Amino acid sequence: MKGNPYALFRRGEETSKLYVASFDIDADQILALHVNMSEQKIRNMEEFAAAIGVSRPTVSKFFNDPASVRPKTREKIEEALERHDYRPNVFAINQNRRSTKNIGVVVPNLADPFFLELARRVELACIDAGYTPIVRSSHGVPELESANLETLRDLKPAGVLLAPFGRESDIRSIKKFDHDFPLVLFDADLSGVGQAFCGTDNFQSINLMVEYLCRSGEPPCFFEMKTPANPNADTRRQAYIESMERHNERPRVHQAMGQGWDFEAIGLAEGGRLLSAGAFETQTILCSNDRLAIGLLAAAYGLGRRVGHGADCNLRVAGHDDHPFSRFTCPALTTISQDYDGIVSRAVTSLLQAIERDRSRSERIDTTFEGRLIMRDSA
Amino acid sequence: MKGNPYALFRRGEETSKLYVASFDIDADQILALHVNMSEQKIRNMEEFAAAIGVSRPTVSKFFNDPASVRPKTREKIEEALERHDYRPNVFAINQNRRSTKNIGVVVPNLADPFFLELARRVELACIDAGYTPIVRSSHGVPELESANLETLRDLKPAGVLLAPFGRESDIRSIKKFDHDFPLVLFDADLSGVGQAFCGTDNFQSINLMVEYLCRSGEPPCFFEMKTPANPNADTRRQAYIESMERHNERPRVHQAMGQGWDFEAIGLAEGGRLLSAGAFETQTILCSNDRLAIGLLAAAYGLGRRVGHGADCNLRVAGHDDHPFSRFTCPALTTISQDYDGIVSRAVTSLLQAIERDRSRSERIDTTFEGRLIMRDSA
DNA sequence: ATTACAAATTGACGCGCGGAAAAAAACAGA
DNA sequence: TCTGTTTTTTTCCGCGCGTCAATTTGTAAT
Repeated sequence: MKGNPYALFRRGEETSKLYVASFDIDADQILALHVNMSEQKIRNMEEFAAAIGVSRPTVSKFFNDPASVRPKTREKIEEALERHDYRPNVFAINQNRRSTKNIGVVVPNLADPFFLELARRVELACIDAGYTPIVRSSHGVPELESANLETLRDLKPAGVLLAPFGRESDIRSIKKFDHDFPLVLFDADLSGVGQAFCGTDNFQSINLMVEYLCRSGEPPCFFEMKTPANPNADTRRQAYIESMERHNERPRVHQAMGQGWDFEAIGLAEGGRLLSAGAFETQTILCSNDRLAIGLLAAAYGLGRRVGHGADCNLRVAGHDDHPFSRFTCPALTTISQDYDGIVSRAVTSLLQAIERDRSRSERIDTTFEGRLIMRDSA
Repeated sequence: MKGNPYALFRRGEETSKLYVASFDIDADQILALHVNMSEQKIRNMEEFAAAIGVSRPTVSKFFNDPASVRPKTREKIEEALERHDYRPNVFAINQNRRSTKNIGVVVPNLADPFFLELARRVELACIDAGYTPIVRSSHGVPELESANLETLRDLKPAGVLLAPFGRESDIRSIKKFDHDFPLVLFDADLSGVGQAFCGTDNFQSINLMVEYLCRSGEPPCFFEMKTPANPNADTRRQAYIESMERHNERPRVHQAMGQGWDFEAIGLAEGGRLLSAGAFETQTILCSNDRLAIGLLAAAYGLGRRVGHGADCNLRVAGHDDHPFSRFTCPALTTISQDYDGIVSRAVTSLLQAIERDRSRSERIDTTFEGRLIMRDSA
């Protein structure tokens, strides 16, 4: 009975514990036998082609573009593909192709849900387009941005989508990269770099919010970081000021000290300080982004301020970005929702165009998308 | 003057706008010239070796292990490395190496900050160990877990770290993968799969929380999902029940309907329903995880319940995991902090061991780490 | 059947590197 | 200076596929 898998099965009947253990092992062994015996494993395209009765170059053509071979042979290959579960070696492919099907995606910080959501959609869009996305986060460290681009070079990407840090980005190294690969920026712009830019029209979105706040109550103060790395923050301040002036209201900007990516913590600490000092001129505060607003809400809660648009409330807070958590703050946060789909799909198609026309550079194209007002309880 | 770069520079002096624009372009051109002229570009290891006066196999040895060549030649190579910025072609390397330096990392959902944090640390630990981490999220879709593993096969990873879905995982395909590659599980366990498991000792952590809640007020009810996918949830319920019995208190478990990964939304909806129905037997609620607690807090806020451990409060809420946002909920959430570093570093070292001893399988090793009580305002 | 054209085959080369074996060179110690 | 040991060099082959030119086969019309 030695070596007989059925014998091994029986051994498990002795004790329940042993049974479970040996059953697991045997399942593996049987699996291995099964794999080895049913069809001899295909090791490369040569063997695969031989197994079907087609030449290797034809199979190669098929994998590059299934429509480029005759329907009948395509059928043959696709059918065999199911039987043999062969897949071409990606390393060998990418070594020889002029251009890979890789698309690099670099974002400043995946720990920020906003970029996470953006990255997730970019990922899907790339896959849909038949490319392989390589997503890299710079973990909030500007130096990592350049480092990420450098290591992406090794993968010989067909193109790269970059959401840059902004002021803290190493423009020089990004430009160098732009010189060597098709590059499209999204979320934040960097003048003169990349073949296209896609982002939100902060002037429209901030104006929309200011308009709403003015119509529904007091005109808002503006709450932001003192030295924001992200260029969108500067644009939003500018947009706030212009919008207020258009409404014949005096703009009032309050800036929080603090550096780094802990926006909530900064909003909590600095917002609390300003609130308890009575620094805000009106009881309506528009925050530069939701994360800052979340911190401010926590501060207001701690100070016993009643936030909301109801009669019993004495403070209104609004944000920007429609952060995933803004639905669950106390109270739920009134904010602006960015057009993720619009930005992402446009960014990806722009990059694909840039890839196709390859070296023949054309005009840089900027596209901005409108934000939507999300009315919740906080303002 | 045609073709003279200095002439091009001068053109910029005409207007400030033109100046900026043309300067940008010229900087690129100069960069290109610079690159092409200073040193002829090194195309492969052959040329690089020739440039130093060393043989290619020696250079190859160097890249595999810098310590394996004589100190003097190592110096020569490293010095030349700075001058020529050559880097070996990763595709060619991985095609020929027996084992790559890739480590696959698969987590169920990066949109969950808990997994995001875990993944980030794993990423860093792998890099520190000299490996290249490839992080993949299954975006909350169990089928994607198997798909992720399958596509990882193409990269011929040296090993894989998997945080499995649990009940919804495709055990069969994971086992098959386990059969072909070194595999280590973390966060959630799957019996009999992988060479090791690292996670939190839920019995210890839940017991710690129950103990604290009992000592500081009423014994807690337990709030969880009805059909949790994650095996940790089952363990935590079990731990809660045992701990309550040990305290001679009657365990009271309340389960929220709802599927998927929108824990906050489920906590908000179902928690609100239970709260307004007065379903909880005591005014202290221990949630299976922070995200559920965050939803419950939002529900309590909406119902005007005063949450906290103060005298003026009528509800206590506690969570588990120390979610990044739990510091900013209203009130700040009392919770259990998992030992990220312990889990991650152990998981990675386990995998590295498994990789080194290669095919010679040894006993599966399970390691659990203790959670820390984080006392904040909610309980 | 003849023609014309598209598609598939054959055979060959190259990509950039890992890796092995044998020979040569460099080194260390006495 | 000689010997014994490392280290390096030389010279191969192989990995799995892309790509190309020349040829053959197949397909659909005239």
